[in-house]
Amino acid sequence: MYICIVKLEQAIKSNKFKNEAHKATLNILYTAWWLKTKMSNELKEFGLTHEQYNVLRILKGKHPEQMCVKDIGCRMIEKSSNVPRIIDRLELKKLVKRADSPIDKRETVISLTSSGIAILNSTTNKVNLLMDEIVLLGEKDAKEINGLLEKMRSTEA
Amino acid sequence: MYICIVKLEQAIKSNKFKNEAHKATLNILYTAWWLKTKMSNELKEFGLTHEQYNVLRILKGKHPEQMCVKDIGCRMIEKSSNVPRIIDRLELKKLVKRADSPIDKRETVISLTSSGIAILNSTTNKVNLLMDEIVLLGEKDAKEINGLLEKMRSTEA
DNA sequence: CATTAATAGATGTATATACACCTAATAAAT
DNA sequence: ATTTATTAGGTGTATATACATCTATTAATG
Repeated sequence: MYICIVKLEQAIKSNKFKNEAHKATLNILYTAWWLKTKMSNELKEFGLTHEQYNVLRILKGKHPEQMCVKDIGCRMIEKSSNVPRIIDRLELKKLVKRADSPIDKRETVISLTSSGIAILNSTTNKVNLLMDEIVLLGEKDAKEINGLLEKMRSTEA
Repeated sequence: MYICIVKLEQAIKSNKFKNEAHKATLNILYTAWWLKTKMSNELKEFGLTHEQYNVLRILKGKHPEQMCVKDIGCRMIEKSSNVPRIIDRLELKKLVKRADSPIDKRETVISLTSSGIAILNSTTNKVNLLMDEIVLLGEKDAKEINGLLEKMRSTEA
């Protein structure tokens, strides 16, 4: 048994980077793809996509309260996700339900069904186990990454 | 003029993370989305998507040699990208051209046209300027991120 | 050599992303 | 109060992703 480190150079078969910052952007894009792929594989047996899972997780954060589509959207990792259509699919599978908002008739409010909660519990378990298994990163290193990513996203305004 | 640091907590309106490693995975996914969005905005005026740009860049690495579809695919950041269809669109815009391979009749070989090279030069310029502008990260920090991401992706085998 | 297996690329389908636009409802402004 | 602007959500289209399948070709095997 040995540890296998997959360098970016091998992953994308290139070692021509303008500088370390340029390499870092490619490394982040590649790592994100790697994470999503691993997660999606885990979700497959539950018939859920990565994004459907995200919406369910967000809804759980407020459960048993309902959430409007916009509030779900602004909690998504990918902001331009088309939430109404993701909800369409979850509704078809009867994992969430839509209702009209009593306070603002423009809003649709969404809530988890009991099947939604059930599937979320099993998947969250599996996904967390996977993450513990694949993300070989201590608390200190993880904190370091978080700080650096936020530094990277700093913008002058 | 001031520096604005956007914390993950604000970006996804949540501060419930299992641990720092879990937060790091979300931070990477969010940062990747952030980077792609910024880049796509820059590419828009050239009528290129992020992925089309990637294929062009990969082709330039070997230009004026041709590359087969598979070799392009294994250099893509997102491995499951459907290269033949991205090439379809680039071919329609006459930025690349397809030809039959003389050595292996199964292969299609792709090469940049002169318009392809021209558009790539202007876009690469703009994208590089953008990156220098938005990625506020020194050489040392960038190197640190690269090391940590590769450590994160280490897997026992 | 003939058969079988593997590979390259194309293509079909479901889902997601990115963006524009539409309608209904609410908020703001005159 | 009426008009105007904004907002929420839904929908249409082009592109991309993920995965399965098909065909032609090459490689491997008996």
